[in-house]
Amino acid sequence: MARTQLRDATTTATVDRLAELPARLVGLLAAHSRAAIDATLSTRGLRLLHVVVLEAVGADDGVTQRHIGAVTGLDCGNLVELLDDLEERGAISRRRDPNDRRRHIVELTARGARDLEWARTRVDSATNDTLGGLSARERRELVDLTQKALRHLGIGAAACPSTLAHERK
Amino acid sequence: MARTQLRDATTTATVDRLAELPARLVGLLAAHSRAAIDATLSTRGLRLLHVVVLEAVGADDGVTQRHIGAVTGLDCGNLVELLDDLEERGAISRRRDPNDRRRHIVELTARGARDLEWARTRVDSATNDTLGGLSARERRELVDLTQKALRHLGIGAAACPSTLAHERK
DNA sequence: GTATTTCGTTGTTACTGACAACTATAGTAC
DNA sequence: GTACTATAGTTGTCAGTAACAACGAAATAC
Repeated sequence: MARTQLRDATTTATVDRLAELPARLVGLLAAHSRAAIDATLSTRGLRLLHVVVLEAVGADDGVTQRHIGAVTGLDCGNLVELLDDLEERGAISRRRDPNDRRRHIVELTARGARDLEWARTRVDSATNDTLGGLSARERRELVDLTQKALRHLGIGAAACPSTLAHERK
Repeated sequence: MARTQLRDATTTATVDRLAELPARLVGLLAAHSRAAIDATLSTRGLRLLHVVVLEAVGADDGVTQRHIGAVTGLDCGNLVELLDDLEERGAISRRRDPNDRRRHIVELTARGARDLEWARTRVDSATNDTLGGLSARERRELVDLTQKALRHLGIGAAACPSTLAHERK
């Protein structure tokens, strides 16, 4: 041994740069947060994004998939599989909109409502664990700041409109 | 608790629930943040995690991969590929530790130092864009809060299997 | 009626993160 | 010394999230 450890002075300085990279910090927190939630939801075959979708569907009966995407910030392509999962387990129903047969009307079933209720307590519990180092006031602050940053970026309010499909060659 | 029956009244309430899910908020912010950084770094074939590793290597000459993992929070298995990339481009060097031939000593090359310097301005710029909705004070607050949460979880200080106990000696 | 746009679907790709199995070296017990 | 255990790094695999392109069906515009 005794090989290293002569540079504790510079160590702190530059490692601090790393410890203050917002992208990395929120990335690590996001990964841990999701993993903790997914772990506790896995006993019923659900994941965080399933709950996100259930919340969006339960918030407003009879929404279109496009609307869900806009509210949740989910790409509509990725949303399809989540809805497939939820439909297969009987948590939601999809049916054609008779007024516009391109659209699907998505609704929460009784089973879905139970799933959502169950999941909420699980999610809350896992969130408490993940944010255990923060006081209630600090958690509020974290939520406010991330909301504010996302709002400024227009995220969570504009999802799919990637309809640049017919872009010029 | 409080099953939904009245649509219009509960709509706002439940969507708010979604908008206050910390896991989802930090997840979205992390994804956007990383994408913005990766986009601006891609012109030189780098990604956020490359810069994270470069910061860790540059902070302390002659570190082991295990140490890098501990400092960055990267799994040592995933770290290998990142180091392969950086070594291939000549940004770092890996050599056996003569005192412990299991270890690799990783060091920043001149090229790596230039890459790091270049990347830092790019990362800072992308971070400014991503956090454009927040004041300097709010950004500071966001960093402090995420640091605090991560510290409480022991993340960024214990990567692979064992902790860092003997790391310092 | 044709052209264009929108909605949902399918398929592909990239980045991150966990984890298990393996090689080789080192340290320790006997 | 041998045997056992632990560590450093490597390899490979898999899951979760997200972006994006191409497509058919249906609506809308002209």
